[in-house]
Amino acid sequence: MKDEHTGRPGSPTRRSGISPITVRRLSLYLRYLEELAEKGQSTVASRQLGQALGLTAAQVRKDLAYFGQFGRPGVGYHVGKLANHLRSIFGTDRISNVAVVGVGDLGRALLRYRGWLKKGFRVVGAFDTAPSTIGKKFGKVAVQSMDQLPAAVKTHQIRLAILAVPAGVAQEVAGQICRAGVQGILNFAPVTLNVPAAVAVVPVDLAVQLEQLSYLTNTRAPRRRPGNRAKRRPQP
Amino acid sequence: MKDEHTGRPGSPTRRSGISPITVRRLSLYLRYLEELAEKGQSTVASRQLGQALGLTAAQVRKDLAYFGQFGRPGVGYHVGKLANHLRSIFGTDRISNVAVVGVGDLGRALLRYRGWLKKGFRVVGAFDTAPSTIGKKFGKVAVQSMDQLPAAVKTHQIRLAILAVPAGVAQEVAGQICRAGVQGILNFAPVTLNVPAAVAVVPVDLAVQLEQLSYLTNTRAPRRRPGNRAKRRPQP
DNA sequence: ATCTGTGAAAAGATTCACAGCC
DNA sequence: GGCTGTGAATCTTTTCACAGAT
Repeated sequence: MKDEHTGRPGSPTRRSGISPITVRRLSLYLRYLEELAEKGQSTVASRQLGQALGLTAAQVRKDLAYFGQFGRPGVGYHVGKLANHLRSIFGTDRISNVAVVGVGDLGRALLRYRGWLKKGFRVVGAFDTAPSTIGKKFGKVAVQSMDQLPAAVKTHQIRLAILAVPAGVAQEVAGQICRAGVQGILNFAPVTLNVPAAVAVVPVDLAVQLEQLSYLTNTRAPRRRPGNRAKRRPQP
Repeated sequence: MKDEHTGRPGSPTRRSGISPITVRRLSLYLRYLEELAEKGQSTVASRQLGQALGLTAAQVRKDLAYFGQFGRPGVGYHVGKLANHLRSIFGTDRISNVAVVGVGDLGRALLRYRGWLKKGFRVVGAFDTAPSTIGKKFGKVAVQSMDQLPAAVKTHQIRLAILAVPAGVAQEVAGQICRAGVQGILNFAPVTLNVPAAVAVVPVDLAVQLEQLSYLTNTRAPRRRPGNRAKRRPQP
C-alpha cells in the first residue's frame, strides 16, 4: 500500500488492512452464521463454513484470523460470538439510517423490502424530483423532494444513500448526496461516479452482472449432454 | 489452473482464460464505450478509459490485449469495433432471452425495466407460484405458473433466469430452473445456491453490498473536516 | 510525440502443511 | 480423534518500463 489518502486507481481506497474481497467473504460468513443460529447450531468449523460457501477451509481460517483468535482448536467457532464480531466490523451492530434517492420501480421495490432491519439498516427517507411521486408513501416512508435531503440527513443521522436514479442524472444527484453529508452511496445507476474521497461508493450494476453471467454460459460447455452427470457445487 | 471440470472452490469455474475479475472490467469498458459512441467519439486511448473508470492505463491495455491486438499505437482503440468485440465475448451481440422467476417487488421492478434490450437481453417470461399474481402483466409480460417454465424455456430458448424469490425457497426453485434447462442464474436471493456444474450462477446480494459499504464508511476517516478538501475520484 | 503490446518485476491472494491445542 | 492459527510456498493480478508501431 502506498497511497493512503487519495484513493487513486492503483490502491482502491484501502484504509484498514482488510481487502474488499475479504470483506465480501466476511459478509457471506455472517449470512451463513445467521442461518446456523436460527437452526440452533452454536458452533461451526472452518470446514463446514467453507463447504457451504464454496471456499476452502484454509481460506475461511485465514479470513477469520484477520482479527484475533476466535476459534477453538478441536471445536471450531462460536456461531453467536463470531456473528457479533463480524457485525461490529461492518458497523451493523448498531442500526444505520439509510435514504433511498430516486423512487422509480427499483427505488420502490427497495422501499418495500422488509429485510433491512434484520441486517442493521433502516430506511428513513425517500427522495425524488418528480412532483407526481412526492408525498406518496411506499412501505413506511413518504417521498420527499430532493431539497429536503440535507435537512433529513442531519435530523435522522443518515449515513448511507441508495442511489436509484437514471444514469443521465446520477452524477449530479450523487453530488447533492455528498454535499448533504452522506458517507456512502450504494450506486445502482450504470455509471462510474466521481465523488470526494471521503465518500465511499459501492456499485451495483445489473447489466454488468448479467453480462458476467452471459459470458459464463457462453464459454461453458455449450449443452449438457444427458448421461454426463454434472456434480452439484456451490455458486462462486 | 488444475481443475477444469468440477468447479470446486479452489478454481472458481474458470473455463476460458479470462478471469471473472477481468470480465467485470470488460463490462465497464463496454458501458463507457457505449457512452463515448453516443457522444460521437470514435477512438479512445487506454489512458482515457482508465481515468474514467478508476483504473491504470496499463491495466486497461492488459485486459484488452487478452484477445488479440485491437489498438493502434499512437491512436488508441476504435470505439465501435472494440464495443462489438466485447459484446461478442459476452455473447450479447445476439439477443438472449431471459426469464424472471419470482414476481415480488423486486421481480416486478425488473420486469418493468426498459433497458434490457439495449444490453442484449429480452425478458420473455415471468414465473411465480402465487395464484394472486399469475395472469397479471408487468411491463410487457404476463406472469405464468412455475410449472410452465420448462415448456417456456424450450419454446423461447430461454438461456438465463433471474431468481428473485425469498431465501427460504430459493434453493428449491433454483433446482426447478436448472431442470428446465436454463444455463445461467442471476441470483438475488441471499443464499448460496447449489447447482449442477453446467449451470452458471452470479450472486447479487444487496445486504452483502450494503455491508460492504457500511464497512467502508466505518473504517474511513470518521468525519470530513472542513478545509480538508478531498479530491474527487472515480468509484472502485 | 503519442500510444499500444508485452516481458519482467512487484504486489496480492490462496493454498499447503504442520505445530500446537482441545 | 478433530480443529485452529500461521509461516512458507504457490498461484494470480497488477504495475512498471520500454521496444516498436503510427
